[in-house]
Amino acid sequence: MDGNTTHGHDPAELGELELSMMQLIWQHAAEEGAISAEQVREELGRPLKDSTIRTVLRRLEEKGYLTHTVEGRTFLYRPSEARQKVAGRAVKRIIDWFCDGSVEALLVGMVDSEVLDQKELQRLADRIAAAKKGRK
Amino acid sequence: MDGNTTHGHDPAELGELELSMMQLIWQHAAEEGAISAEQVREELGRPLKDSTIRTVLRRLEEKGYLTHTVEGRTFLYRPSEARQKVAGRAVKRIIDWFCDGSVEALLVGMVDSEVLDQKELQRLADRIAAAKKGRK
DNA sequence: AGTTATATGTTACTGTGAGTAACATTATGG
DNA sequence: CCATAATGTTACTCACAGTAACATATAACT
Repeated sequence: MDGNTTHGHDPAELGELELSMMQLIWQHAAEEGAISAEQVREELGRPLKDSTIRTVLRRLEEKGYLTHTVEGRTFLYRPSEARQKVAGRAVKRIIDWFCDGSVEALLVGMVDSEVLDQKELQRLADRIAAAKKGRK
Repeated sequence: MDGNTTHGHDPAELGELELSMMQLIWQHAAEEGAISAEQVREELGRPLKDSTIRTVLRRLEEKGYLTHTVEGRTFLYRPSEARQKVAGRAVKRIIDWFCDGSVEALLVGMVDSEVLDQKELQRLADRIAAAKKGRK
């Protein structure tokens, strides 16, 4: 093997709670910006101690998913990257591992596994073209 | 949207070794069909004991990734599902987690994270359309 | 100034899963 | 009936995510 215990960061490396928190933070970032540990705890809607929340936040920061700034005494967290960007890399990994690097093969697989149906795929193709024009 | 925790197995649940073995088995399946534990060990090219290989194979079968048949005294393993199919589900999960269920958002993210560039995306759109016709 | 409320800092226990493998058992071919 | 080649059983270890207690610092209130 390689002696590489410290990967860069990869979405698959997130546990359930970490993921929930990231989703919350991404959402919050889109609407109101940075978020404090207390806010995370409240919005999470799970009976967790604040030390738990803060531990997870710290770990997420160590993993590179979050950054924080200090406001008064309070840490305000925000995502390091847009979630779609993270998603993109995650999917790339999957494509490399399961589809020999072919995006096309992936889409075929998505149809096969009924993640995507033919009609949707068709519409998607159109919208991709449209989006491409729009973002050009 | 999806409702509940339908099933037990998810690609993210695979470790490094498990993944390597699955890749090998998928490849082998495409070329020559089922594979024995010994063959896996040889082809893996890693200094692992056969008991290790067999333990992992068993676990992969428990997780639903493999099935085996018996040939004489020998277990012959083969994938339960095509790898693209597994990949499709894996990607669905990512889309749900990171992109609010939107495949389109995912593709945008892939462009943002430079997994896919605009030109490739364009060609992809065309090929999807073509593939769709072909598979209809 | 002293106390309180509110932050963060530090440390750690626990369970699970993956990697790894030794040792036991069974059946087969000579 | 023995050696060989399979599988079956069991288990140790490590890393990591979930969880949290306890310690410390500091702004704020009286």
